[in-house]
Amino acid sequence: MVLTSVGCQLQFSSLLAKELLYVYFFSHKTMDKDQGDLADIVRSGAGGALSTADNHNSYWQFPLEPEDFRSAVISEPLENFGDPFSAIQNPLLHELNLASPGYFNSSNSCLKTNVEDDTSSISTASLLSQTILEEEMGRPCNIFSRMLQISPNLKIGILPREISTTSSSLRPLKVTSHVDDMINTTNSSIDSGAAVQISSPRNHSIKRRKSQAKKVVCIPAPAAANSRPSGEVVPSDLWAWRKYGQKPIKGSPYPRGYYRCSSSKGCSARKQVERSRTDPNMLVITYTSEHNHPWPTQRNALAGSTRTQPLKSNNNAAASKNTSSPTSSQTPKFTNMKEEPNENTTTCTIGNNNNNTNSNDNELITSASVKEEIGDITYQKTQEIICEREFDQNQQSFNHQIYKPVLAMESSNHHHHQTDDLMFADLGELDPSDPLHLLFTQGFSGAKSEDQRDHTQNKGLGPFSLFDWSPNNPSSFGEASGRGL
DNA sequence: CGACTTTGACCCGCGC
DNA sequence: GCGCGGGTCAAAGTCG
Ligand SMILES: [Zn+2]
Repeated sequence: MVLTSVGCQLQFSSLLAKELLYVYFFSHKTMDKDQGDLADIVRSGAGGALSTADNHNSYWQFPLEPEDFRSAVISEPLENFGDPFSAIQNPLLHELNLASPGYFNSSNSCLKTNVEDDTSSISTASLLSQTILEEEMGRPCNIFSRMLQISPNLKIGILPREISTTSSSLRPLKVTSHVDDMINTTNSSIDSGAAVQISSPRNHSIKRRKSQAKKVVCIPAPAAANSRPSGEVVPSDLWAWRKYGQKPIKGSPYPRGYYRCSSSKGCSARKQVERSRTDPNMLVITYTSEHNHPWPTQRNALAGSTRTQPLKSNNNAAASKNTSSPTSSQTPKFTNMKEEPNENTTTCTIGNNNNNTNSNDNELITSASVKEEIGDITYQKTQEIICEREFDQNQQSFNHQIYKPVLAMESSNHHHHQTDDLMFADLGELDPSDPLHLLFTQGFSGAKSEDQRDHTQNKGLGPFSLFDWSPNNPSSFGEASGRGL
């Protein structure tokens, strides 16, 4: 286990960024049958700036905090881990500066640490641990894990087998099925017994809708600054997403966009993007199901993203979200993750105080909060990280990790009311431009993500670079227009 | 032509 | 059983 993780880390290490955050994410499934909990880990790298790998220190890890998480995690049925779904875990990667490939490098320390600590407890939230776990489990489940394993350079080299396995095996619809009902849902009609039902077009497994395990990631809406003129914000992850619906949601002024993985038809991965009611600045991305396939090829990824907005001529019209273009443009400021209340959920929020820090490099402050709600329990962790390029060093704020009962969101919120609000006000848009910051983890299952990211600049980046927010991607999302139904 | 977005309708789960 | 709200489908339109 450890070894693997370590290996990965090492690889990443080169990339690394000071500010990597690992957030654990727990997703929980309330499925009837399967209760799955997922531990997700999110990484946010804040300072990508550090191009050098030197700084691994910057990152902090939640896992460090052992008890709470563990308890929480553990408290839940470990069973879940086994779930394929768990595989979904995705780390959020934040990259402050994509330019520098160093997201991961910090990982060495972190990961190891985590690993070690966690080792004892599976639940630990560290990615590694998960990864490891998964591996142990023998399941190809997590894409993410794969990712980890895959190093930019070594990707394949390291765990060729997993990758191959995964990819091949996953693709088949059936595979998905094992993932969970969730997945089946989507595909179900096709594969599973559902076939019969197929007759009805929409039978899908909607039933489970609610039950489905979901991962919620809150991302600070990108700073307006970064955002495009149109104000769109689109967090892009490596995956290619196709928007298949948008609806207004009652509680919030902002509409929710529904996206489906366009990379593979069989892929049941879906995501919902909406602005947080609480903070318009925050985007809440909910991932459902996991990808069955490896990362989309550039083409695929580009496919969606490439498009410029529909233009309807109006910029406003849409907010677009993109999905897949990996651009590493800037630095992600923060990331928040949340999970839905219904179920046990875990929320991780990472925020950075600076709106625009863009780049910055000089100081990046990132605060991350993780909120875990499990059953009754809710934990939040807030961490602040300050990265200074110059410094970077070890000191990094990791040490500062703090758990707070406070809502993560709040903390993150501070930052930008200003512009962002405005933007969102319109309808929330996801900023495409900002992409920088956002990221989350969805399951990046595809082990092969190499190319995609390429687009970004960093070819060197490992799979982690998954998240790219490229400003380029336009997708519209956000309109609150009420049309929904 | 292919891929994506938009958008109304349909379906489902849930609460009353 | 009904209505509400949410999630998905699929046709139409757009864009590269
Ligand atoms: Zn997919």
